[in-house]
Amino acid sequence: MQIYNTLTRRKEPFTPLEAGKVSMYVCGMTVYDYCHLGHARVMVAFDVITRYLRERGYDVNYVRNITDIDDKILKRADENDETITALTERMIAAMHEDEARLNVLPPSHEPRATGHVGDIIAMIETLVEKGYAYPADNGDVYYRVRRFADYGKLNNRQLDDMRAGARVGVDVHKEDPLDFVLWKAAKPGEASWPSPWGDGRPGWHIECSAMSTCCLGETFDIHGGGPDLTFPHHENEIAQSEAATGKTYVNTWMHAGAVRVDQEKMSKSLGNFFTIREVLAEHDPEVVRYLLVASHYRSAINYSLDSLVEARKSLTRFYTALDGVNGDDSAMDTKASTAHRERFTAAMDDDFNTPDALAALFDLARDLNRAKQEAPEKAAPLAGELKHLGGVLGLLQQAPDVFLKGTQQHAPAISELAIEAKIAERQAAKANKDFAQADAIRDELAAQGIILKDSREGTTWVIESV
RNA sequence: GGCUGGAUGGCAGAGUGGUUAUGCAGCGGACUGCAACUCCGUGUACGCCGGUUCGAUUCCGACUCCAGCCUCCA
Repeated sequence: MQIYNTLTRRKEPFTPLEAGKVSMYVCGMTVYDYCHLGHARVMVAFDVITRYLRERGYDVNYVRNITDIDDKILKRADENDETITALTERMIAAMHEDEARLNVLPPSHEPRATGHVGDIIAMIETLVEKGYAYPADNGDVYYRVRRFADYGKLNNRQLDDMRAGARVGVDVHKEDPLDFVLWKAAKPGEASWPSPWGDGRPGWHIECSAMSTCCLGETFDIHGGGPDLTFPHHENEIAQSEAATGKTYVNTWMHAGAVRVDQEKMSKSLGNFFTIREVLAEHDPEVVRYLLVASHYRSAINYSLDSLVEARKSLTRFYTALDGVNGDDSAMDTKASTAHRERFTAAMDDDFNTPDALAALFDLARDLNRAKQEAPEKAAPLAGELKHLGGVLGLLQQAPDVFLKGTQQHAPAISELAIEAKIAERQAAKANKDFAQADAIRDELAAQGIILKDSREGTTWVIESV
């Protein structure tokens, strides 16, 4: 199995520190607002990675933090006239709800910054003792970037090439414009914790260093995050942790690709973002998840209504194949049809190539369709395998009928009972050879997005993929 | 200006030094009262210019364009 490492910029064979176990940390959310599709991308990418590693037999310890103290949180709580805790608890609950709907498994641990202030202070003290950090006269504590020789290694950047302060005012309290804050002195009335440098709160970067070390140790296997975190956040984490421990912080750095809208990055600062909940209000969550899994986790994807329609069509193909076959994991023949499973595994082993893995599943679906026509006794094992492998990607776990007839958001405008009545009416017309009437009924339903399918067993319906 | 990525058939999207990605859409056929679904068949796509090679979309170099990071952002 090989994984692309952002640090070395190439794929490397993956060997965890401890055989059979994987320690993974992913930078989570700052909970001041609802999660958007960029967050969904990261959630789903590392969910698929976790599911696949577990499928491969690894015991995965997946830690994803929550930043629940931050400037933006203070500001938003103030604007909303609610307490910081009320705001963060509300957003954390919303995040968990969004994740669950996208079929993202909860991480093994979700440490919160406010629960680790002691660890954070201890790490800053170590950095001060070792000369990598200094308290300034305004009560802040800063990291002395030029003291860390490897600074810039993750982003292949030379300190002297950086335009520090070029786009942001230089803080007069810093020794060097590149230095970043580890501890922020509290302003009057702000939430704060006592520290050797006075009351204050942690800087963003040190939270992740402290929480990851606390949960996973000084060196761990995988560290992941969004595409915009490589600099400065992850560079700073390396500087903090490696300076504090003298050890390699992370073996494999993984970063998800961006979500774009109209070829521009979707982000809060650009204001062009879609929240997960507003998208799920109109689309089946599995369709959204499929859209995210249908591209490689490292490539940028462009979000659009068309891409959602395509995603639904693809899932419709899978669910149509599964429909009417009693296939679950127990039906899967563990010996037969290994070709599909081998191809799936080879694809996923190659840096989690989900598009290629899906191609294997489409071939499997075709075999399943053939079996349904030609050798029905072979259908169940194939369906079982399709459902099992789909499950590794967090897909295909709904009842086919439920997906095809449309769930909540996608439900047809008329009731199932009314549809059944129309079908019966058409059946009668067909029996009388009144095909004009039968076709009229079919067209009437089609106009409402309901597609009829006649077969020897009778007529069924599905909703149109739009 | 520095650093990362990317440019694949109508669209989406993998991949490869010489042989099929895959899905959607299109076209032909089977099935069907007609359809839908399904199945079978069907596309000399690889930004531009050089180089290496028996052979390059795939390797190397230049160029053009796109995106991201260098500021809080997943």
